[in-house]
Amino acid sequence: MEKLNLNSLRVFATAARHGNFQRAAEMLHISNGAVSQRIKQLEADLGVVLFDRKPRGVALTEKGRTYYSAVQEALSILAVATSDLGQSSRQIRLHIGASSAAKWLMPRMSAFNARFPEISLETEIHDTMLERNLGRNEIALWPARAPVHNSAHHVQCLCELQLVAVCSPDFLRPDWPVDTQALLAFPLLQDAHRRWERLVERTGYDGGHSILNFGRSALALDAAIQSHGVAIAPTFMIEADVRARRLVEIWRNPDPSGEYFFLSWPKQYAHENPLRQTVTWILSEFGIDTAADT
Amino acid sequence: MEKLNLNSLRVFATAARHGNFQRAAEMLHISNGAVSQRIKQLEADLGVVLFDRKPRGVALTEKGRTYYSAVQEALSILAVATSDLGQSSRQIRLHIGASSAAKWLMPRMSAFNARFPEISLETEIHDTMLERNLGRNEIALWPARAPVHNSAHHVQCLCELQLVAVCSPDFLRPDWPVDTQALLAFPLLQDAHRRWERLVERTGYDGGHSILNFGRSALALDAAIQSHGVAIAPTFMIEADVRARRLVEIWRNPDPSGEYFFLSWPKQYAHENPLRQTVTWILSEFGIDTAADT
DNA sequence: CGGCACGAGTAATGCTGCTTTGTCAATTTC
DNA sequence: GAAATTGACAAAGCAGCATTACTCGTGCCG
Repeated sequence: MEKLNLNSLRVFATAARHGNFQRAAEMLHISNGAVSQRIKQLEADLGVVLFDRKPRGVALTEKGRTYYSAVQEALSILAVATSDLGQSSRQIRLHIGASSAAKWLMPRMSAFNARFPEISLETEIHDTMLERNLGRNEIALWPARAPVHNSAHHVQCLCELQLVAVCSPDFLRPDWPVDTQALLAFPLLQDAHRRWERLVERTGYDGGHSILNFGRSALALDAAIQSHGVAIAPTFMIEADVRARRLVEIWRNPDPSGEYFFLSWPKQYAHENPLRQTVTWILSEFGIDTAADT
Repeated sequence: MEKLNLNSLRVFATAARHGNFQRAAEMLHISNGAVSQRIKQLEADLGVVLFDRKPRGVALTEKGRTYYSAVQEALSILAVATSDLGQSSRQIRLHIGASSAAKWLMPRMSAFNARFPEISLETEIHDTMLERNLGRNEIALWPARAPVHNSAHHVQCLCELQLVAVCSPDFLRPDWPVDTQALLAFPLLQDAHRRWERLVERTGYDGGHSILNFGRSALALDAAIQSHGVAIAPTFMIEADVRARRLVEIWRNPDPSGEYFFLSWPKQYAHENPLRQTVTWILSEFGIDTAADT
């Protein structure tokens, strides 16, 4: 331990989490060779084989698994402490996906600032869900099939993701509203979730259909605003654009999506004020009342 | 955090613990310059000043203090997990000082092996008390003025350190036993605790006296065995040599030393068998019965 | 008040480890 | 079953960390 390379442990944890050295290398912004070397060195130092090398990726050995859970816990403590360090108590850090930030948060920012001028909200955009625990004055908003429960956090479901199709008012034809079949004939704008593709598969529709892919939901929606076609997105993301008449809803998915939008915040600091106010505000924006505490 | 050098955190923790970069460098077996650079880099990365530079050493700033406690906790988790990794459940690791190992443990090793042939005892010698928590199958023996309580450990006082003066039987003169004054006239063998020196000061004795210093108690005792003079040591260290007639006790310090010998072991694994057996054995060697559990 | 010891900081040079590039084996796809 | 893909691993050049050998400011002691 005295001479153990701690940076290797971060590499180990990342590789263990993804079960794949290459993916780990990407996450850490280093090369795959570096990961391979680090793990090899670490295993040599510990005198223990941590991974079984499989044809596709790697899997933790029994010892690797027990070690990983400890390493993960330690790194989480460090990450939280490091994140807390620079924070003033008036600063709230909000972890959120790019599209939710653009399409849900941004339209509400000025209202938030007007209501809580003393709180400075720092939004941090993530591609993947935050792996570590939340620190003081941190909040996370994320979509998922089921809540990731964790004894350190409160988790609150904000709404189910109900999918709707939207397009620009300029894009409207006289024959609206359309049925599902007619809908699929238009240029379809989708994001990495490939919701149109899956819908096409499910309905078994096989007329010609053109699909345009975008990296993020927000881009697909912007394309719809510019009359390039019909985008599909959860209701909370289009609300502001619909109210501003940049988009109109033309179809609503009758099936439940099975996905939900969650809010989580650290239990330990739940009573402290800038955090509690921000949580309460987000809940109220989703029509959830927390009348009990003032 | 993503790009934070974790090795720097170990340097930080060590420096924080000792309040001194040079001492930290020694502990880590690196140069003082390296410590200076690491801390500087770490502070730059975090954007936070962790230490106040004092004319003699350094002191943690307010933020440094809160950060240190988290880093310390994380490193302790890693140290314990790492130490547990290679361990088989039949292996007990015993952390102990060099002299206690040589003069208390070694004479009892064969008896222990005869009694518990299935337990393999691995003794690890330390100059300073172990900073981290104990892991699975780890036990620590250490002298101190007061028990260092810790919610993760059981701590049991084994005995008070009672100081006695010993010499070789060959060294004996007809006029034994002697009084304190006469004692101090002989060549005095002492270790880093400088017990003779302090005794001379306390008694105010000012006849000529010659003192030989040894780095460890065990060396002073070996010198006494070879008739070089009179050594001073706690009873538990000389017991075996006295029984073997290599040493005789010629004086006993009437004052209480205020120091005690402690045993500690992890609560979490206290019920597991090789550990429990070893703890019970050590206690019984000090005449402490744990009749309650079998 | 002068010397000395302590301890942090700095600059030039050498070694660990990261990057690049390529190989090889296993697996999927057509 | 040939081609493409995936993913681990290996060898040679390059960057960052450690070492060495200093400087400099501060406090202690005679």
